[in-house]
Amino acid sequence: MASNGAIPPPIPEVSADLKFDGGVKVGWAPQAIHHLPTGNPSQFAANDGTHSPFPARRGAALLSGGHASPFVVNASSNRQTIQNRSNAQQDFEHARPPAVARPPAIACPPVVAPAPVILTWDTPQVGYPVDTSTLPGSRNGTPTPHEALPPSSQPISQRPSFQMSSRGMSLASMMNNSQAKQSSSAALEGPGSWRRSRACWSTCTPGIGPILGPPLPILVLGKRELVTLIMARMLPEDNESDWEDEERRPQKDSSSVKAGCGRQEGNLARQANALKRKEIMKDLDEWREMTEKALAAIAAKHDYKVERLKKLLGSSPRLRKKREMTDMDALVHAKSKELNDGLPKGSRHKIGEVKRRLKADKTLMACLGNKEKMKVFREELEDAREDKRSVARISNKSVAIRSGKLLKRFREEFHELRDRSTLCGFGIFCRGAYDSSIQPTIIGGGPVADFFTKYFRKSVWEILCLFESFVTSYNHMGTRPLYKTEMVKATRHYIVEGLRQITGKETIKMNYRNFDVDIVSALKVNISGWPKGVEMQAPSAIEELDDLKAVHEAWRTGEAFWYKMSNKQVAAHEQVTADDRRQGKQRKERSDKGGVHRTSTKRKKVVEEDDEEEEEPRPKKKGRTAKKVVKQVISASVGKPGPSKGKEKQKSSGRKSLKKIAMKLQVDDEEDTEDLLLGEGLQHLQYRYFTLYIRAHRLRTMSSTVTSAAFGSGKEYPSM
DNA sequence: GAGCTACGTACCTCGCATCC
DNA sequence: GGATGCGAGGTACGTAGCTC
Repeated sequence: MASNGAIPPPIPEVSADLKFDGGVKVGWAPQAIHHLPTGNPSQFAANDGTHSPFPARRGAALLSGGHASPFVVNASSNRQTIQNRSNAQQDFEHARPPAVARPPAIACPPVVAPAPVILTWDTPQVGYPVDTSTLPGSRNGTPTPHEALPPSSQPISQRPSFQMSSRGMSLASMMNNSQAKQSSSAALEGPGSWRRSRACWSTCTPGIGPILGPPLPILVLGKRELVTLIMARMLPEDNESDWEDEERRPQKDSSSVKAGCGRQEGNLARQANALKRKEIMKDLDEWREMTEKALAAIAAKHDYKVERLKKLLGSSPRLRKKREMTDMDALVHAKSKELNDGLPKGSRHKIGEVKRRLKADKTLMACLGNKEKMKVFREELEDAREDKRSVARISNKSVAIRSGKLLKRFREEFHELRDRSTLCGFGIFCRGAYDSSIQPTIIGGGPVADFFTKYFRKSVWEILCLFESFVTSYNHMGTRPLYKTEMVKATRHYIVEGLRQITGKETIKMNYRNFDVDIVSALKVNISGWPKGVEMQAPSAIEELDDLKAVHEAWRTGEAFWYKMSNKQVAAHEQVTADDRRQGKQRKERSDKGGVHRTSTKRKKVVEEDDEEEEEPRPKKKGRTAKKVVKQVISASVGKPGPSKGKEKQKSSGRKSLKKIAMKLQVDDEEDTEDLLLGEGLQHLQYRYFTLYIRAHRLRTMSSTVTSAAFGSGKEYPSM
């Protein structure tokens, strides 16, 4: 089993009425191996000291031993309960990381019927049908806690070196030795190792496949451990008769031992491997035998043939090719069309009648052998199928249903692939509009949750909710005509962000006035697709609304974009702009030229993007600005600052108001709030859309920060 | 022999147009 | 803006024959 660090599927809840009912023994992964036996590993036995030929019981003994907190789950009942829910609900609930950390310890009463149980979760928590009354070491069905025995005195079947394969229900994976090794390795990590189980997200159907019989316990012994084991078993006794092959006899001379240590180790390793293979094959044979018996029992119970069960077990209808269209299908379709076309519902001929008429229709039946004619009939049926698929689906319901089906199929295909490979990945799907009823869905497998937790500090479901909020609000507001100020800001954002991305300089500023020199020549980047007929200038400087719309649309659609220039292009550009440079562009004369500074104290420098773009000086007297309007709105909504007590108090009150807004909206500071309020013109929007926009803004900020962090800026994403 | 595909009908839900 | 009727599209179920 792959050890991929995935967050496991949630632990199925155990309701009171499900406990101890035809139960399934469940245990937590035991601790790492501490001791190796000095006996023959093939004689690993139950804790009563007798050899047990049934690996399930050995494993079960371990599971029932009370190393951690065993509990019992009626998997079949639980599965039924689960499947009664809607698929989407299952998706949402089952893919959610488990809220309950660990099930409570429950004593194991006797379970009588070890009937095969269809298991639904591929995690080590879910165990296998166990008849505890037959468990070694159990008295009257009550397992004996083997903590009473010191580890060295415990039979190895109860030691942590035995671990049920957490992938036990998959035949293919059971046969896969490497996966079993990984599974066992994961088991060695202790109770937390289940985090590394091969968990899949969005398990709509929480089962991977039925298990027909107890799984094979995997002996967790590494090569080195086996070498140690063999050396411990053989070398001290130095039984001459054990070494039939003289070449393999260990050297007694100490110098020779040192010299031949490598060879000796190699020999021992080969022996260890051979021994291990032998053990594995033996266990596999045992498991196969038990599986055959279990299959026979199920076949008898359900009146199925064993071959049929094997097909069910090993095949996936999802991946099976669809049945090809037959000539008869095409003819039936043609006959039905001929008979029923135009007839109202209720008076159409049923399928039996259609087929009888078809059989009697010698003309149509004569077409069966004619490839050319049948091709026409087949095309007609294919067209009809296509029409059926592509018929206008205008209702939200039909779209939601179709989406659900497609996603379900996608999920099944993904899980099928996931089961058979190490494929990792995820997909997040949600509605794109408020009035849609499409269920949010996450499809994926692998360490997806860990990834989101590490880099976003959010669960996948929180990300999905954020994404849905973002998409719905974005789609809603994106269709709204923008005010000119909004369009200016959006266009400026496109341009500046594009420049920053292509240059990799986060603080670089756009310079329209000296674009050729400061941008093109200096940075070797240029803009392509700027609308013809519109002078390249700052968006805020574009006076004509149509021109501004053209620029905005060009950047929004990607028609306008930044590109890196080749040396050739730079040289050509230099050639063109050389004349301008020689002439020397005159800096625009400042409006305050010749004036006297009012104060010698340095003004607080405020860095704003607009500074670079502004060509005109600020008006001396500020009129009724949007900023003031917004502040008034805030004051009115949050609380009026009260009677005027001087400029400082008003300023302070304004800040407090913004702080309140910031706290309410959970924005980092009031500056952000102010910027958001001002820049986006959101004072005109409903509060609902405003909050959604805030969320979207935070998501954008977070994702861009994380992206830059991932690409080496070393910036930490903000905690949200 | 199970499952797929073809067809049908009955019933339900939803969207849209119309009316008040 | 709410109530109502109609049509479209969907599911569920049934029958029959063919495929794998």
